[in-house]
Amino acid sequence: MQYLKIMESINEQIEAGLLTPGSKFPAERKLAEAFDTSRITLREALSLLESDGKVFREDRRGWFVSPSPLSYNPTNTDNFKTMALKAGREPRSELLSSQLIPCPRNAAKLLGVEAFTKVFKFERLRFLDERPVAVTINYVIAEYFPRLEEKNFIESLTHTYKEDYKVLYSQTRYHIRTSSLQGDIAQALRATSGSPAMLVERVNHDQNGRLIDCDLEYWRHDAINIQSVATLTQED
Amino acid sequence: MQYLKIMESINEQIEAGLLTPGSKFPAERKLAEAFDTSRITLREALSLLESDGKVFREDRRGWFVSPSPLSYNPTNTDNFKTMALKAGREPRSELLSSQLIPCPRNAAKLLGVEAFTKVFKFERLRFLDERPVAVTINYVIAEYFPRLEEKNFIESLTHTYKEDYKVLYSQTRYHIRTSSLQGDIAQALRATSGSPAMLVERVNHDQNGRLIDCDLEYWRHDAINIQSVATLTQED
DNA sequence: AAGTGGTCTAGACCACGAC
DNA sequence: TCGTGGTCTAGACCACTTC
Repeated sequence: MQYLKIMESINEQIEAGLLTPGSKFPAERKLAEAFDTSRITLREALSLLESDGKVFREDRRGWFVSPSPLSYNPTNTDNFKTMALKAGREPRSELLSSQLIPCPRNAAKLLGVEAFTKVFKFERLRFLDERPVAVTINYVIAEYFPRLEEKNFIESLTHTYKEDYKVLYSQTRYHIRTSSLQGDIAQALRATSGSPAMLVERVNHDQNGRLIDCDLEYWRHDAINIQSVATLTQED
Repeated sequence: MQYLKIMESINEQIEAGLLTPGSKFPAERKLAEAFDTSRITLREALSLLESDGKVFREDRRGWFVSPSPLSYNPTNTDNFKTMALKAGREPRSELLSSQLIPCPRNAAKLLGVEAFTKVFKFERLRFLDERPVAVTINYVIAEYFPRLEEKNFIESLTHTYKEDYKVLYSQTRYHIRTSSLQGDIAQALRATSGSPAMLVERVNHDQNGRLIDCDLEYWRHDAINIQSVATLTQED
């Protein structure tokens, strides 16, 4: 169980502040030598620290110290930018794709619509302090938002809803589970295929109770933590 | 990238229902031979399926197909037993430890009390269909619940609160993040040290707004998914 | 007692990122 | 182009589970 000692040793250095968040580790071969072990054992140690959210990897780029996670409150309408700014982080978003398409099966299931319904699908890549942390995919029921494709919603969809359509989110059904990053999503996040992820699915209703959109958010699992306050319902 | 093909192949078999939830895989050496690969590569494939929550491991016992996760709603007061029964699962709980102690630092921080305050700490192991899925650690402010140690709260603390003390949960502050299993907790869950986990922290208030307890729940990450509905607060 | 998973070694080649 | 991480091989020993 060398790898446990290596883990602890690296962990101590992180917690002592010797390794700053976001900084890169030395090459695997050098670290392995420093700990007098094989590369495989070293990678085992780093992988466990990755599971724990203490370090992360960028595909073929190396290992880095994880910055502190962003607190995410699924029960408020703060958009990504607002959330990040409140936490003193630097947000940025990129539009990856945007199309008007017949609703794919998985989204149709969430939206409770038939498979032919037209939806806007758009994917955005979210950065925190220039680190890519999430890919968000939105499906918006097209008939409720004419000409949505002409708007500038890259930063905030909620803002466009409110200003241009007088629509406010009022209720959301959310669903959070662990998952893993694959294919294009992994690539966009500069992650290795199979990296652990947090998947947040939301289905949103407007102020009239109408179901208007849903979104799938794939987060690097160390970049987010869910935090909220709930008033409890007593059931008997 | 053999391991991707192996992953897909195993995945297909799971989704086709050829491998039933909870069933054990053949020995690693046999699987490796079947896929004409080395044990290390096979383990790589299984580890990624583990990250994704499709399979799980019991320490030195082998690999198993993950049963479907339990939906966990942090905004209702359903206890573990009720939650499980509603989902058609078979719950069981074991008391691991129970003591009256001065509040340890981490709990004191959550409870907002001084370090000397007396608390009941108790740890329970939760099973679903005889699979150990979570270790829950509760810290209860002792002065509010005299003789709590004499009660039978193994199944449900909420029930004891209500029946014996006329106390109801009314508000909870929750915090969910990925983590990893270590030491005793890993052992209790029959998991390897470093296995991925979901950590749910809750701080609970009673009907008078009084902070009464907190709990830390370490879940095998494939055994749980968070699901809830929220009425949104508009902030401007 | 046999078989299994956990851990580890000492290499290797390739494709990609960084320069 | 050079070094790096991603991937893979072909073993080995031990402690533990299972029979």
